[in-house]
Amino acid sequence: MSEKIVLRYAPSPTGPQHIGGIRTALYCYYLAQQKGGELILRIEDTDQTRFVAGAEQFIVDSCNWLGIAFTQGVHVGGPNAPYRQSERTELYQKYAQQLLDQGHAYLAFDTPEELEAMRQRLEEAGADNRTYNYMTRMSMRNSLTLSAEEVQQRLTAGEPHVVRFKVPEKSEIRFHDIIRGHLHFHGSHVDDKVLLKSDGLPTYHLANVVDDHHMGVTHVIRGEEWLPSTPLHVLLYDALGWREEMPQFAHLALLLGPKGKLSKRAGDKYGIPVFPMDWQDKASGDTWKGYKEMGYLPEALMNYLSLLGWHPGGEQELLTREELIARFSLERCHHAGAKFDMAKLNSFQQHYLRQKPRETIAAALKPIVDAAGLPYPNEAYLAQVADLMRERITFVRDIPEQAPYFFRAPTTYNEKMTRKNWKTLNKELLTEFRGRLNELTQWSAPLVQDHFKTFLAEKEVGFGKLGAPLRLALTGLPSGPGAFDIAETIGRTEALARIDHALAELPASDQA
RNA sequence: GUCGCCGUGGACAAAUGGUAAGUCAUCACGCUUUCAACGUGAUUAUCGCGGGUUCGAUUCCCGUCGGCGAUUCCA
Repeated sequence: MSEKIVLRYAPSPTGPQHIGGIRTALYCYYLAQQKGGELILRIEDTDQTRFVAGAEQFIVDSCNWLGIAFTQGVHVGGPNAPYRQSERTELYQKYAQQLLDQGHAYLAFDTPEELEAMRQRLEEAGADNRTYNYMTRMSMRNSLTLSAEEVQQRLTAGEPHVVRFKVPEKSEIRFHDIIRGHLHFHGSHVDDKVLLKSDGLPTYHLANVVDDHHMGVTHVIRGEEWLPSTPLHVLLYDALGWREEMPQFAHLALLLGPKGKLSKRAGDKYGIPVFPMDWQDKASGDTWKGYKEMGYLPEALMNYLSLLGWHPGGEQELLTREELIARFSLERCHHAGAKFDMAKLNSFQQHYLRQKPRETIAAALKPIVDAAGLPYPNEAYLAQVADLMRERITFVRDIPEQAPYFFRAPTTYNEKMTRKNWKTLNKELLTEFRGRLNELTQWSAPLVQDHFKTFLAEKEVGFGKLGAPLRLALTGLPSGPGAFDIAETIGRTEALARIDHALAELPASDQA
């Protein structure tokens, strides 16, 4: 059994891709890469009523952003095309018919109202089991209770009907889950699920099993919400005669928010986006924030997301794509749901942003400052700014926010710093030092610094006496990169102008 | 209601039948002209609760509580 593994990520285009789905896709991707297997992107669009335009593209774009490479799929094609279930309906109908012919399924004509009434009846009777199965199917309107003639009659009359799976009466379903071990369920709790809907399209259960089998899928990695219906799927593999080649299952624990599951609403409330990228709901016009547009680096999200439910084993948590691929294993996946923590994600983001080349940060900075209408001489300037700021920021957009002085002279001065460091003595020192700066024929951080130190030694005063007011004059703010670096970056003319301006306009704090 | 999954410090989590790693967060100190980064250190867990097995259980068993999922002609 050293066959090539085949994995698949099979989302529904019923809305934007949830971050939890992305994590599933990531795990599939790691495994496929690690084992040199196939990774299929299959679109499960069997519910016409919930179809959302643009959702499929969003899924593809999200995966591309994170570098999740598929070997087959809607967007790349492949030997098992088509990869959209809505384009494979004949296949499902064929197997539904086969199940019908072999007595593993039957036709049902019950209306939604009748089904509701049945459930109501059972609930009122206090029945533990409210499923449509061997206990109730004989009291419903289906091809098991109706005569062959009547069934035929209804069919020719075009009466809406579905195909239901006939769950064996007494069955004990056992299967193995790679993450959770051996599991077993009683057949009495498995529904006679609808396999083919009245519109002729299959439900998830049929389509999923048929496609996984046809595409040679060896491992089904999906969310925990599928665990309860896995017994049904096992029964389906049985009935279809595919039990021998049934894929292995691995059910991932769910991703949670601060309170309960990570939903759109919870995400909104706690500031945790649930989508990888921005999404605009065309119907309502609502816009949802995504990680990409918020400025997160794909490697940061990827690294953090991977750790939510899986543990590499050692003490190292910062892992490159290659390391994630090499070390991932389903066996080390956690069973319990994991809460998403923005603070930790941010620490990863900070780490990855810090190691980006200055040019990369500058390239990301350009559109931001352009949009804000902030002036700068050229792109080399942005690179220089990026270099000075990279260790103090989490996002590129923090640069203009934290250090506006690289783009515009300060118009206001930090109050507390002014009070402490802009006294008469400070101003006098700065005034004198300002004069000395004229002596410099060249302008660079080291040159200004040398000059500064010489001056201090001469005056026999501490660094802060002059350093703080210099910073204040240059930036108006109490924190940031070294004042000399800032002076070099903004240039001689600008630096001197700012000092002059502060000296002239900002009164000493110890003067009324 | 029923079925199922899960339950280690604020969050993510490791290991183990012999009383508990690491990461993030928090705090302190160091470094630094400031901030950040970095370094060092510290605080936070009797492993949901109760019982059983055992010389000894977080680790095995049972019960219980709690969270989550499923119970849709949704996926």
